[in-house]
Amino acid sequence: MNLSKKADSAYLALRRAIVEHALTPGTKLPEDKLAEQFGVSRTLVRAALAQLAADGLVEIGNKRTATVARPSLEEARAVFEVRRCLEAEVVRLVIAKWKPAMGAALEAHVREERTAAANHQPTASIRLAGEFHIKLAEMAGNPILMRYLDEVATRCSLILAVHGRPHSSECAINEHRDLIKALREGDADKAVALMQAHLQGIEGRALLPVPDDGGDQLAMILAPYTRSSE
Amino acid sequence: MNLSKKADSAYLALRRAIVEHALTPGTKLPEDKLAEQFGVSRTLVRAALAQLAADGLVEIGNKRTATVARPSLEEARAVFEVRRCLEAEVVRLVIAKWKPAMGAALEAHVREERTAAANHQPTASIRLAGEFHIKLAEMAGNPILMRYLDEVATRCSLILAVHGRPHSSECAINEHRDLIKALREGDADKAVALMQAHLQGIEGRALLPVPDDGGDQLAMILAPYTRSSE
DNA sequence: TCATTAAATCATGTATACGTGATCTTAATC
DNA sequence: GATTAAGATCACGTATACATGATTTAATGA
Repeated sequence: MNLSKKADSAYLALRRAIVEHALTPGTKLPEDKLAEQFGVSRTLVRAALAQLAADGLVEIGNKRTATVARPSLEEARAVFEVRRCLEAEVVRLVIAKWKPAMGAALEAHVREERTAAANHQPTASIRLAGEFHIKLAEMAGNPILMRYLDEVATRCSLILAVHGRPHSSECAINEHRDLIKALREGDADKAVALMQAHLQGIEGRALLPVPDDGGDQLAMILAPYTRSSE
Repeated sequence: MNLSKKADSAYLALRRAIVEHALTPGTKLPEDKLAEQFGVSRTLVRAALAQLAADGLVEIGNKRTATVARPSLEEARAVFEVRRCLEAEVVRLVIAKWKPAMGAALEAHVREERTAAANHQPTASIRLAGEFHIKLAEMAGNPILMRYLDEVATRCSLILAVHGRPHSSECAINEHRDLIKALREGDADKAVALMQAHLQGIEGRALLPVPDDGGDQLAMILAPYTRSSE
């Protein structure tokens, strides 16, 4: 990484806090306070915040104060669009260089997901669901693709924190299973289609046809509850 | 952007110098010298270098000294792979929201390319060829896609500096023309195929390993870039 | 002459200092 | 009591200081 050890640890801590929704979007992140909190100087906090801003996880507000990013619906749509494109490429590449060990590793991961779901650990479930895609991306063997996918996946989890409603992770796990089967069969078209459908499902659950945020916060808050089925 | 005005101008200057091959890959970029050159403090130079590192244009060497990145062939292959994927998506999106004004703008740009080529201005030709793809990406209307494409396109021009051989820009211009035609016709498959072939051609030209020179007159090279815009 | 070591220089990591807007408090005036 | 003016405080942009590790230069001894 670009950052020094101490700056990187601050970066990682903030990153985790954001993706796990411990820091809610919009939260102000004053350099002084963070510096005191992490026991480093503002210099290093600045570096960490700059990195987070590059990742799209924090925004530099009107008057330069960093805040946890609050992705708009437009942004969310754009992120998902790019993610679909990248994940499709990942699927194609993984199939092109498929090895049986990959199937085993992915199956093992899905088993982890299943036990987490069975034990009703929502944060672990969400984390594992994301890591499935990261693992897949690693197998594509392209570091740049990997980096971009990691970035959009991370942003997706922030997006779910803002716009998402609680979702049953059960179906996602089954979708992962089905995808693995298609990968094993080497059926690229089917695997890509499954991945697209999987992501479309995630996006559909997250992004309801709410108009732009504006001042109508009530509509935004109530939106997840306006549909009967989940 | 994330950076302050002064840091950003240093960033842009360095970026241009790298993209236009004025700073050859491997050139050391000591913070002190750059600070003096740009008339700012090391603090801001550091911020600019961090941004460039995030863009993949500079590497932080073994012992933390920043150098102009020297992409390996593996890296180059990975960048082109991602670029093909992203550009294909751009083409699809642009066709999906095609407006005649887009064709006019692109045609105008290609005319610029042609006059630059006719006047034998190689650096302008290279820059304009890259900007064609950036303009196209803007039209896709997805800022994240735009950012990623900008990044890989920029890295591509650095890659050409390392591994490329002098190329006749003539054919690239014709390929741009053909692509515009396909976009006008709304033939997505054909347009994607043309784009893939175009990029495949560029990548194919990047096969020869080229030695680099160690000598560097950093200040002299940077002098023309110290003033903001041309 | 060559190797080895000491010193000087260089380059970076990190903290801190200082100035400047912006925001909040407070107090005085009407 | 309300409004505004002055000051205090916050937070950031930027420069600079100082320490540390690396690299080069110098000097010394064989």
